[in-house]
Amino acid sequence: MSNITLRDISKALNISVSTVSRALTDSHEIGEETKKLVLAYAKEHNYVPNRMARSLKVGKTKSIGVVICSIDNSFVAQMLDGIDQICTESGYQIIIMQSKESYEQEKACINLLYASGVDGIMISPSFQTTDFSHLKELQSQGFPVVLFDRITEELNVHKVTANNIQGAYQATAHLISSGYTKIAHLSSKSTLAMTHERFEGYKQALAAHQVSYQEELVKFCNTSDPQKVDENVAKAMNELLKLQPQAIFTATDLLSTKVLAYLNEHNYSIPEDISLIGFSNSDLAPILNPSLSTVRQPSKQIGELAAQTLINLVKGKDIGPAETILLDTELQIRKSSSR
Amino acid sequence: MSNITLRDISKALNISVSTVSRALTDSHEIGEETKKLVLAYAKEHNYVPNRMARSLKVGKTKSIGVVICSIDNSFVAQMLDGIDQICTESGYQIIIMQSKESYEQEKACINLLYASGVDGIMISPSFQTTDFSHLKELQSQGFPVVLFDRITEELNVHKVTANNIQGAYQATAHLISSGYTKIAHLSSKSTLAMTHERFEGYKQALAAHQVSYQEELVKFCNTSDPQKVDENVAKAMNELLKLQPQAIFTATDLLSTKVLAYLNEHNYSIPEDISLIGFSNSDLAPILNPSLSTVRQPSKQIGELAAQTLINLVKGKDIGPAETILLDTELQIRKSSSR
DNA sequence: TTGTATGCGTTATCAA
DNA sequence: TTGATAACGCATACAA
Repeated sequence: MSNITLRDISKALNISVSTVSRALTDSHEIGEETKKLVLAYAKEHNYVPNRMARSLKVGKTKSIGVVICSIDNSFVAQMLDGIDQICTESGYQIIIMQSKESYEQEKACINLLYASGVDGIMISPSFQTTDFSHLKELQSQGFPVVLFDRITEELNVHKVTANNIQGAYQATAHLISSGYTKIAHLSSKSTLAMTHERFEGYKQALAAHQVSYQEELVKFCNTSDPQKVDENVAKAMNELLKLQPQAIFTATDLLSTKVLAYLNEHNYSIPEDISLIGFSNSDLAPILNPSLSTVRQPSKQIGELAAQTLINLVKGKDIGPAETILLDTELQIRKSSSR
Repeated sequence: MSNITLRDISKALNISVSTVSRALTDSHEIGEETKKLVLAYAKEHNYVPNRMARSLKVGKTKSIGVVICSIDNSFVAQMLDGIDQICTESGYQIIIMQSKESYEQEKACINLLYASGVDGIMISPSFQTTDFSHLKELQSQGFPVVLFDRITEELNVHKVTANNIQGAYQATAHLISSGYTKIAHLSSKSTLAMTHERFEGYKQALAAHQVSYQEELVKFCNTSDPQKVDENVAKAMNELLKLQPQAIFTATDLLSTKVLAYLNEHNYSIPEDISLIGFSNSDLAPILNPSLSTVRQPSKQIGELAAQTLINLVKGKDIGPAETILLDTELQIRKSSSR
């Protein structure tokens, strides 16, 4: 409650407030004796600087905003874990806000974060977002912004994400090398680079192995509305299964488990009737039914690097022009894709 | 960046700062005309009040601290989702900090949150925590504190959690009614009420169905250290399996999936060789191998209620003496416990 | 090396 | 109804 202030210390020690302030910030223009005196008193009465006052004065809050689609998503949670670790180490507080895959809500988050004075913002945009002007505006003002996981060409800022083309290529190539040629691709509908790149990786793998690309085996499914996602997945799967693909490559965490559930419900044997591999970072992949072959992203590392980049930016370090950091994905073969 | 301030408005409109302030806070002592004028100008230049300045002045930050073991845990993430929803609606920002099941880190979180001026703290203590003096101190100062999910008798504050006795009873009774009598109980080691209550529910169900309680079928396993948790689970399971129990009731999310993984690895057929039921809130329970019977907690609701309670407390509403809200658990029978 | 004075943006108290 | 002024706690330019 009643925290002790600089004035309290200054009165008790009979020195001026500014001297106390200097002693506490370890200024060079301060006598050794007084410094010790102040430090001792401060520690004894466990003085903690008032964050609000300091922020108001300095114009920095030592806090950064993090916008993600949903906290209730193991992949996101893993990234947040990485972000939190770096920020805690650097003395930055994070304010996490969820867009819930809604463009409107995403804008609201940005506004709220900005208004509350965060020093920078890192964001993984919603699948709904096609217009990035709310972020462009920040960027044009020189406000520190970093994109992570979900990135877009639209913005010229620092970006950290997994190598989606590589991951999709690995998955598709693995299916091909297992003898499948009729491979479906199911992805989340969005204009984000992710969707396009994973599709690209899929196509590149097909081409590289002389497997003909069939447009009808590719579906982009709206996964933004949690109420309708099951319905949408069911619809896409229904259409896809009519074509009797030998294998499916699902391009997002959500789709991978949803599709697995769908196939189980409809009594498909995996991998006998149909093979499955998908992007997923769930720790439960090995104990799914069947154990799920996955493309795993370095989620925690994505969070760490993005956070470090943003903090450097916030601190005004010259880290050069905006660049995109691409991290390697890891293929984990399990039963769902084994012949 | 350069946000517009009250002074900017006052200058532009040639009225005093205090009038502008009053207009914006919709004070009763303000003329309709000027109010409209100010509001219009503020909206046009999208004025946003400086949170720091207001906080400094008012002594409240409109932010609350949330301490949890780890954000990378689906049950926790679901609770956070509920917390976030309520807080967003009420205009409160949350600052999430992770204890990582470490007592020391938990104390550090509390100190940091307190120092950063949060208006209240809600916490789900670590399994390591046995000494609650860091929280008692806050409480004794009249600082708003709410315990959620993991509670303790040691603190006389508002608490929100699931009905653990009920959940454990349901799970155990279900196993008994399926014909099992040799039922093991594996739980996380802690002095928190949760551990004791789930054990209690287990024993009550045994007693109510005239099944004799066997001490050696109960193990409390240290799950605090992520490095050693697999090792500890393996050790406990190894000892337990020697006794050839017919079924296992695991008392935490972590243990439920760890045990499932362990049994799969060691080629036990579930439920043929051994039945399994456990507390878990994973959405993937239905597609685990085999689908996992669970006691599901109303995670989101726990978060919502706890957040609402804390906000009421922070706002100074008289919500009466500290009480404990117990929410019903839900039994979900799946293959892992089916005869 | 230390002290004095000012201001960050807001709200609240007092006068007008 | 409005305006002038002080204060929240801190950091800093300037004076001593």
